[in-house]
Amino acid sequence: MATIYDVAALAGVSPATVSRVFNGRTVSDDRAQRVRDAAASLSFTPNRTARTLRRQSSEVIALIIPDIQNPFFTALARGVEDRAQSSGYSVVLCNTDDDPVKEARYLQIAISENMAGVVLVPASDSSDLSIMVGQGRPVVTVDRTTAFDVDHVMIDNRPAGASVTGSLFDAGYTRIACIAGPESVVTAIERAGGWRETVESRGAYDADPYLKIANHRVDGGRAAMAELLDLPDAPDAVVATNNLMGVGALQVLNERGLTPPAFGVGVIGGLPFTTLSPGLITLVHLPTHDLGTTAVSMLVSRIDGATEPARTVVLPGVLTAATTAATRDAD
Amino acid sequence: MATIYDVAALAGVSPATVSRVFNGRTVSDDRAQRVRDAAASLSFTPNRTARTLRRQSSEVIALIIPDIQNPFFTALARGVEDRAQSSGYSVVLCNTDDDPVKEARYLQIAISENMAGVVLVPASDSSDLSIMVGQGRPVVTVDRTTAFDVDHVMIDNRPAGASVTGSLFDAGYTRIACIAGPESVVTAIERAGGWRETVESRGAYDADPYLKIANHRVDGGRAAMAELLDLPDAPDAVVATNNLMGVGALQVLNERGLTPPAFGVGVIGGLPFTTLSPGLITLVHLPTHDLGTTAVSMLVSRIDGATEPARTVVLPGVLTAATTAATRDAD
DNA sequence: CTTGCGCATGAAATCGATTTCTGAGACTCT
DNA sequence: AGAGTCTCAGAAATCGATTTCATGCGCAAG
Repeated sequence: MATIYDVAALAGVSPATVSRVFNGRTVSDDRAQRVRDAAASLSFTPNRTARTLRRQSSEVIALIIPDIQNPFFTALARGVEDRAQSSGYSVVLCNTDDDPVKEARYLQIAISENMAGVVLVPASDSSDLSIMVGQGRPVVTVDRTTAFDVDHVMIDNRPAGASVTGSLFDAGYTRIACIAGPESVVTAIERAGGWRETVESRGAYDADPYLKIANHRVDGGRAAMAELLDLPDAPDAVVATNNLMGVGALQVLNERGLTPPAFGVGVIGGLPFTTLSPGLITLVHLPTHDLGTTAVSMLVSRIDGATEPARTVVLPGVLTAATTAATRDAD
Repeated sequence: MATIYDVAALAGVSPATVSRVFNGRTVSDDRAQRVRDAAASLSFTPNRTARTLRRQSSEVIALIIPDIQNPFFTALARGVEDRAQSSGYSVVLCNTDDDPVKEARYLQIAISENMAGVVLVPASDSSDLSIMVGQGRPVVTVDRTTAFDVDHVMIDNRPAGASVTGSLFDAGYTRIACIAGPESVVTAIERAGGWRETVESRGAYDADPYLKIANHRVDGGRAAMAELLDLPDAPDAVVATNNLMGVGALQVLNERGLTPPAFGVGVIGGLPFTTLSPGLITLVHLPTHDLGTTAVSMLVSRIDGATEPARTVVLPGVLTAATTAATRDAD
């Protein structure tokens, strides 16, 4: 691989001049041209490792997410990548499996690789960002909060839970259950809170028995749905607080012959790769791509030196009511 | 951030000794202990950028894939990550959107970041690996081949296409179509080849009109399925050569009231997050995770200096015939 | 005509680790 | 006892870029 010294020798200038040509400093036209020609003929590209060592900051940002197989996070990753790309950054994707130990390790690596910054979906509300904050490395958290005072981008969770529940009541369902994520994840608590307040104001039943806590994956949704259907007073509709649990719930309902609209289903998040007819499910579409682009925009402004106090940006979900649910009234 | 010099000063030794302690060279017990204590009290972690610059190789491998939102590739990524992790490597995930320009850029970055190696799912059969090969940087291609003589891990594609087609014939379908990926992707050609040879040996019709070429995404599957259903002699079954096109085909079938087993569906690849009853679809499960772990194993052995000629590892898919298809005979 | 400023440029320091080189001391073997 | 061999540890070179410092030149102002 050609180095800056090779280019300098071929162009008959000093390495400093070569560096200046590529970093927009003042160099006379003829020399600049000689350098560019030499660089081209050697197909020179600067060694990023050396640059990073000297500059103390690379052009890489880390995106740390809990589950690379969850389409919500891959869509987020797309947003992050698109925006990062356009600002000249590469993205390193790290998967924590919701494990705080793995998360801590990746944060450590981000530091020791001199990465420019981190976009983090925290594994839990007790994630430790002190390493980053102590180093003054920019961090933006996404979707879930931590105890640290850093920039944050989130969904308007409580209204999302409330609106999907309200929509199911509107469609005529009377006993609406909820499958929520683990209590260590704020997002899940808030969405379930939206469900609860709607049930308490519009439902004629006690909400408590109809709230099931599950992990955020398909199997969690399956288990919770099965439990709900086995209740003495089984619900006639369910709200899942994330996409994969929604899939799990639908699988169990399908196995028991209870497909929508016979049984109402609301999901917060998109249903990835569904083969169901559109309009059977009430959905709150989440602005995953925007979540990613917004996070990177905030991160880049910090990298560029912004010093204002930590900001929180809240993005709304968009409700799509099931169109076929109304036919239920005809039953 | 504490450096090796800080640790050396605190422990009263030279930086070289500190380095030796962390790299398993011979250091006397008392000094080693002093260094370890000093490192712990300063919470020292070696700067990976400096290490990479000196060693000319980082502990990072790049995984370059065409579509981060396709579950096939995220499952592959899991395999890659798991195996890399256990060998002490981090994984950088790069998304090409099947764009050779983006791919070339990422390969360039891999070089200039001194990455240890690359696991690549080529965007097309004309991907240019000369930069990597010229530098002597290890590359393993996965799933799709290139013109370069490098290690390769692939699926046994032709038998996959043949077995799923055969299974649909066995179930009683008589006119089986195929939705295949673009011709620039060898995988798609081979799988479609398996379908064709089976049709030619067992079917009583001309295969040509029943082969549709689509992109590898859901919308491609939808368009192709719609075209197939509009044929004068419409098929009664279809084989999709990848997962997402299978989803698209199922969506269209569902919209037209043609759900399996009324219409036979075979898919090469898993159906991610499906809410369909299991056993309705004939599937060839692909060993995605193994694909990833195998690729990294091969890559790591190259990084460690293996010099034997390029190897190709072929992993088989596993057929799961639709269990309910047989009931069709009773119609 | 001289002082001074600015600009282009090269020499050299720097980032933080690893690794080679070198020397000091301990030990073995004859 | 002297030569040869090992082991351990520090000094210094090294990786390849960026950036500070120093210098020489040209041009303008006094």
